[in-house]
Amino acid sequence: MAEDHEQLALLKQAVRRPKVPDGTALAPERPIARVAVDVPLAHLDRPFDYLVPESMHETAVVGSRVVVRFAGRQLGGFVLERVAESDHDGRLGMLARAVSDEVVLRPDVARLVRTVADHYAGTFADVVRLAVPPRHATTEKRAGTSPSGSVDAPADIAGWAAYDGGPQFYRALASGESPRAAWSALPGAADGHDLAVAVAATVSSGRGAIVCVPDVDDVTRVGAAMARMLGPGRHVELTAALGPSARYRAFLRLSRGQTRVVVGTRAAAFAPVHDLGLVAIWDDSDDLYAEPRAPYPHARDVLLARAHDVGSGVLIGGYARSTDAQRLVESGWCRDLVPTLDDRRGRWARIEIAGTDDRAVAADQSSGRARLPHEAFTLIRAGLESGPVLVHVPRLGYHASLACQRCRAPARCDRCGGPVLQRASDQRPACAWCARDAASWQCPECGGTHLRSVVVGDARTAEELGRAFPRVPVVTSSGEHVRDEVSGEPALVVATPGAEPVASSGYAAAVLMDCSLMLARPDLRVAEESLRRWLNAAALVRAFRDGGRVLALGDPSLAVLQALVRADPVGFARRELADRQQAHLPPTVTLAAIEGPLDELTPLLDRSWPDPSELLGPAESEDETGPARLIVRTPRHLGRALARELQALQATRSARKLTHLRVDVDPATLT
DNA sequence: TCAATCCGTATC
DNA sequence: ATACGGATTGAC
Repeated sequence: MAEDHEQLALLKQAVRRPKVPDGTALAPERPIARVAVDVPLAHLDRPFDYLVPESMHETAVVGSRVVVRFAGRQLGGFVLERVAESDHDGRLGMLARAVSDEVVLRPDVARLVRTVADHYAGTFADVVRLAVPPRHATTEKRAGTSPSGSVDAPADIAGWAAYDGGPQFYRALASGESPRAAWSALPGAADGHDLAVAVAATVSSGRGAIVCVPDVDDVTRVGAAMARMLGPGRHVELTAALGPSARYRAFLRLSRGQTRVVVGTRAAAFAPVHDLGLVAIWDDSDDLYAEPRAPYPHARDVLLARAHDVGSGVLIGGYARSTDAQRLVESGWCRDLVPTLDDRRGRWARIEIAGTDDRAVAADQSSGRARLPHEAFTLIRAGLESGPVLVHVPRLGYHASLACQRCRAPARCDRCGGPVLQRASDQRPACAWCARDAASWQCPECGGTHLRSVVVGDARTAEELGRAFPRVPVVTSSGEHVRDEVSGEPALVVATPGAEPVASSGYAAAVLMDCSLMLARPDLRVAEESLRRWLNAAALVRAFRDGGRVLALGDPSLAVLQALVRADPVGFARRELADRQQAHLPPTVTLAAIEGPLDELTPLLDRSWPDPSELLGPAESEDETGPARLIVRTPRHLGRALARELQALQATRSARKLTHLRVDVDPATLT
């Protein structure tokens, strides 16, 4: 009976076995490879079936690299599946070459790549380039080793006890559960210790973890904490700076299961970690997490898609709380990990505001002199008695935007909420998104009807301070010249956001210069982003209980500065999210920006966008030489429908050889 | 009547 | 993107 069955099965296979063009023998089982071919064309973004010759049966395994002949060209690809039959009607081609049997694209990662491509209206080929590094053959031939023994759950979890629900979160990870949390971290957490404890708990339960941090220096710092916690050989570090061989070696250690923990920059979000138990991301609204290559995925969203798919734990941490993370908390998907009140008060520095007088600022700007209120001088002088003092200055070169003449609130378009800009001195102020003329603009805050341009001043701060404190060394850190660390000796450290050196025993004090200027940038997320930068700077200052003090120079009535004073990123995110909801702005809606020539964008207004959708523009670019932009926004539950429509648009355009349009779904910044 | 060329369509 | 096929054109 069983024999009959087998014979029948064999007979069936023989009948269904596809016609072979020449007499080449086919693989004995599953002789069809479903291949993701590396074609850049949007309308060809689907798998193609190829015959597997017997000689490649053992090599062209699922997840391996192959070379195929496609439309006359030899192209690379990945085997997504091996199947017994094809549903393709036409004649199948043979695999041209099986590159190696190394599994570099596991089905779970392939699924993630597809999900990310679909979410961002991009192609599989574009996304898989971000997920799988280029092959390095000599590295591949070397075998690596796995560390022996197991990792115990750390005993000292005092760090997590500072947060309500922290110990529970830790215990859940250690016992093999998959808790999800948005973590409002206390100063010092950027050293990676608490992250390492959470990872060690995950590893002790027999699972792996991914930790994403913004840049290479963070990888080094958090990687060091990880090594201290887990021991040697237990984690790999993955950054673009590694070079092809080292990068591929780290990737292979993970895909071969020799190491289960990765600390890396945005590309690590795709890392082939085995038995993923936790995905963690530090400072998730840092713009370095936005991939600059199409389709511009954000590492946070990649990790979240992955956690959703495999059911892993999630930890979104940072000094600031992104509105994106806050949305997840308020939807109930993530729990909220916030410091106990005592710890919040005691471990942040004492933060205060010195109001800047508008008239004085105007006078100073025209005379080109830096303005330091009396309180700032006093604070700096006192701070220098006991250590270095950080002077935080906004970066140069922001575009000027418009604000209310009376109350200085940034001007937003009264139709769509976009920023109001004046593109050139001879042009009328208009919305940068929908091009609505701002002639009839009225300030929703104070009712004012006059606009003023916010002139961005420059940072002569270092020079000025040097003169004011002649015997104190002045250290600068910004742009190209970033200093990682300073000693505990008294010094004035002038730094731009993101370039602040860490002080070995904390800064005695910090002055945050030009807070109003930072808020004058025309980006949709300015307030959120500014608070993030200020909190990151304030976190480098000693705790309140150790005498640490921060002085922010700006308008004390601004909600964002009040949140800074209270060290309350969560309260601010909650309020900001509510405001975005009111104004139909991300992340409470899905928004896509389409860029290209104006006459290509105008016809798009008539496409069948999801209902309801709002179309803003098309608007010419600021300098009129760049591409125009059309913005589409739709409720979040229609986000996928919007992405599908955009994919269809790209597909027909690529099939008809029309000019390329840049499509950015959920752009990280929007000017 | 046959070849060179153009356009449209499929690419396993 | 190529590449192929069917239609179209032009010269013998």
